[in-house]
Amino acid sequence: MVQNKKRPAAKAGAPAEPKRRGRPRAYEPEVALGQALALFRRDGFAATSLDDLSAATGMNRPSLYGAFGDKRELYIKAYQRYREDYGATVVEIFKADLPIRERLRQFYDAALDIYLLGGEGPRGCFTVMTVASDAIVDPEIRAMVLEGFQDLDKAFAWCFRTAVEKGELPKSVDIAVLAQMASATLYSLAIRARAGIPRKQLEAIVKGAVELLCGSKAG
Amino acid sequence: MVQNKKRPAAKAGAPAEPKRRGRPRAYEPEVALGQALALFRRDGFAATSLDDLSAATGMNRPSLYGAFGDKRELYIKAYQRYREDYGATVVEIFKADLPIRERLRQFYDAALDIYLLGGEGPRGCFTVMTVASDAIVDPEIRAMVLEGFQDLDKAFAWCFRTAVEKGELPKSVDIAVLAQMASATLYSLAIRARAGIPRKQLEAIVKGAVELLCGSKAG
DNA sequence: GGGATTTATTGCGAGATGGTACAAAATAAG
DNA sequence: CTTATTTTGTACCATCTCGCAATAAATCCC
Repeated sequence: MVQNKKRPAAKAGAPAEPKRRGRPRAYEPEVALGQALALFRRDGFAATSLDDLSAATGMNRPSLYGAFGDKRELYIKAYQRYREDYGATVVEIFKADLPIRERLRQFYDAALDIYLLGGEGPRGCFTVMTVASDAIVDPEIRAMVLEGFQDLDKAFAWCFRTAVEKGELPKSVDIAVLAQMASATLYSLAIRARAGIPRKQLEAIVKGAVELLCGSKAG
Repeated sequence: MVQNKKRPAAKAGAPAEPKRRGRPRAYEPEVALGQALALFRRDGFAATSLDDLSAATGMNRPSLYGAFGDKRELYIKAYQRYREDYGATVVEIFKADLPIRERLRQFYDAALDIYLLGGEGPRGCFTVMTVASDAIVDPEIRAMVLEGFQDLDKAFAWCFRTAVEKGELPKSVDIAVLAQMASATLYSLAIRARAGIPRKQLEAIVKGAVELLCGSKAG
């Protein structure tokens, strides 16, 4: 679980740091943040201790503290990282010029990748986890997740609006309702994924949802 | 937060306990369990301490332990209590002979009552909270929530099946898909409620969902 | 090489946490 | 009244928790 300490320069494309002054860091903040995120996604805020985080990142507690602040700040930064990481994937799918059904399918498929993760077990959606935890009493955190909800609704609304404009869907559909239901489908996938329901079944849910949302006519 | 200690006999209808032997209890287990549930619903498993539970129930820790076992067992019992309590409400709505749209509306409305609770703040769905927490790694707990999901899907499927049989919905609808989407709607309500979205907006979601699920023809 | 600067490491401390031992208290049975 | 039984209340333990101070190490600038 410790960071592979590859000192010799990060990426070629990176901003080529202008040489720091003192003792060099033994960790790369971005890597550490990713490892912290993985831990938070598994156990949630309260059940993740600083010792756990320290072990997972390979940083000792004071370094953690110096780099990210206290546990709450680290959680917030990890959440922002989560959004940035997976927001990028989403944007890509939205950029592509796809029929609505295909776009939705790809979107949900990408979401399942995130929710089911690699080997260690399903993790679900970090936003949902945050809402469901005690962290939700924190106004700043609540504001962040509310923004996440709105973004998602807006993204889906955009999907359906362009589909109507392209004539894929009848003008009579209620875009706001479709968007809300598409969001609901995503939450449902997140929850069921984390509960351990296998991918095959989740994909069946996606299929059914897309049919219902777009009408069952075309493939 | 302490129990009102009303010793003189519980309810008239109760099984009239055959006189216990030793020192009488200073608490009523069912009341205490309800208070523990309220606390778990607010903060989740990890963030709820035995001291918190002790304070909320008015029982000291050894009594808590003696009555319900350790924290995990108490959580499980609280979850079962949650299901029993609100399962009853659901059954009632299902027993009534209602048109599908009205049935769904009443169902979601009852759910919102549970998710938004009385004064102190929205609590969401305890099943969703459990899935989103670290408690989900516990096989017994995971099995319980999976059972909850199945029960819900089955209940909704029954709703739509009878609606088709009564001619309220066309025979062409896919009952399984409708049930899954109805469940998804419920999860969405639970999450959004806990995130602090006001009831008006949640009711608008219900309205839209019912329209989409049942077709927008009748009211 | 000699500071200055930044980071790493050790380790502490005050308090919380889950769980339990043990004696005191309150009741029913004999 | 005495004893058996059950629960309460106090106190305790070992461990974990978060955060920080103090010191050691590694690098850059001069």
